[in-house]
Amino acid sequence: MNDQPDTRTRLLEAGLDHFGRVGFEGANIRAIAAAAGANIAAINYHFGGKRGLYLAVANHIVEGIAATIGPLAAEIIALAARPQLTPADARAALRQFVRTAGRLLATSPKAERWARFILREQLDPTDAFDLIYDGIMGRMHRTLTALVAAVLELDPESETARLEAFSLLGQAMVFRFARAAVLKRLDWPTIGDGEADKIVAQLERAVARLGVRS
Amino acid sequence: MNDQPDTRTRLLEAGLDHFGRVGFEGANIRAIAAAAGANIAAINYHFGGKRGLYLAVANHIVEGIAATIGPLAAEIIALAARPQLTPADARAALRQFVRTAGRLLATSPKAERWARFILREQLDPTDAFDLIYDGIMGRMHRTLTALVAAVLELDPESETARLEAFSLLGQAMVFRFARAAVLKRLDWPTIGDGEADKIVAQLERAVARLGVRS
DNA sequence: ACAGCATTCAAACGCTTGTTTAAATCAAGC
DNA sequence: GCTTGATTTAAACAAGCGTTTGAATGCTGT
Repeated sequence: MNDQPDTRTRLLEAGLDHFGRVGFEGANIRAIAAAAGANIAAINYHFGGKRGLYLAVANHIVEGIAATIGPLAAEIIALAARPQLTPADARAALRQFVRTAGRLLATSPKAERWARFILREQLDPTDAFDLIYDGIMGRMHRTLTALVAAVLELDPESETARLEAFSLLGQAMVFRFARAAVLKRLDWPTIGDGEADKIVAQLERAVARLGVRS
Repeated sequence: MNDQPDTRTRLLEAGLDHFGRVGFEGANIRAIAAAAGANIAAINYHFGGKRGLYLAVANHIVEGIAATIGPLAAEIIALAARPQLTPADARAALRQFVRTAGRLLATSPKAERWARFILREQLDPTDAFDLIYDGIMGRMHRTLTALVAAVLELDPESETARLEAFSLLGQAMVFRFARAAVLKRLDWPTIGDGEADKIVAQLERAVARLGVRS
């Protein structure tokens, strides 16, 4: 019978959308409630207020990302933890990672909303930032660092390895965060499968270049 | 006597700060006016309203960036336009560019506010995006594309060259946009001169790797 | 069928918002 | 010194905000 999620979940989805688009201060709970097909008071009932909904959305994002990239992440983490990881193996794993994650980041509507919310939280971090960092960003970056370090034959704890991981992350995220400029400069109407192919190819080039000396 | 800028300018500066921090919808003109030491009605008088101030801030940013990186940009553009530009020359120019621009982006308080405002505008572009893209981003990316193409010996009009330029841009911007995560992951209290050195070194590594084959 | 609890609902509450108004103040020009 | 125009000011406006309220509804176990 009930083919749609419950009020709580619908509010989280609508909140993710609105908060991501106009920020915490800019969002208004009447619009969120309307988009969720719920009563205004439901937000206070379920989450204790606007701020409570915001934090719950942050948690919702962490769970959503974990559920989406969980299998891939587990595989990569297991691989990165192997003691006798060769640079070539690490590079292959890294290539696999950017292929999957890059495509997801570039095309998935869910990823679009996640990225919007998270980026806003970066701009002025609140309590929600810690939820997201500890839940997803931190461990993802740690895994990436391990792989990059293996490719470059660096100490995985070294500052350089961490910086290199951020560089790789930046190359993937620019196509998400600077989307408006990307579309305009490349004269793409939108980013569909064909455009995602080109972005993924660019990321693979970045991985291929990692650590080769001139 | 008058050692501070006029009301109009103070409103632009305060607006840049507030809009960048909480977005257009989240900002409130009373706080902006108070920060500028001006009356609320001054916003309507000088800019015709909140939206008018927002667009004026976008223009203010374009002018500010142009004034700041103008000399460097002119130098690089002249160089990139040379017909017989060798890959080595282009690489040297690119290195010079990331050195200066990277440090500015990483440490300058002005650049911090610019980046915040611009990034928000990327998240949901309005009229202000066109002002910023046409005024700064577009031509900066075009110049970057020309240099990258020269290094990689690509057609400067090719899609690949443009994608490569975005990759480089992403590597520089990630340290600005994902600052909260960067600070936490690298255990830096803030980004001062020492930290900027390391970021610039990372960017120089990216330039050095450009186009070398494995 | 009923009681108990969770959930939803419409209405109202102060408070803050962007904007408008009309008077006050300032700086030149003649 | 007075006039003209530009600028600043305090006060008021209606509309929108997040939150609270108390009654209505739905669901579950007995």
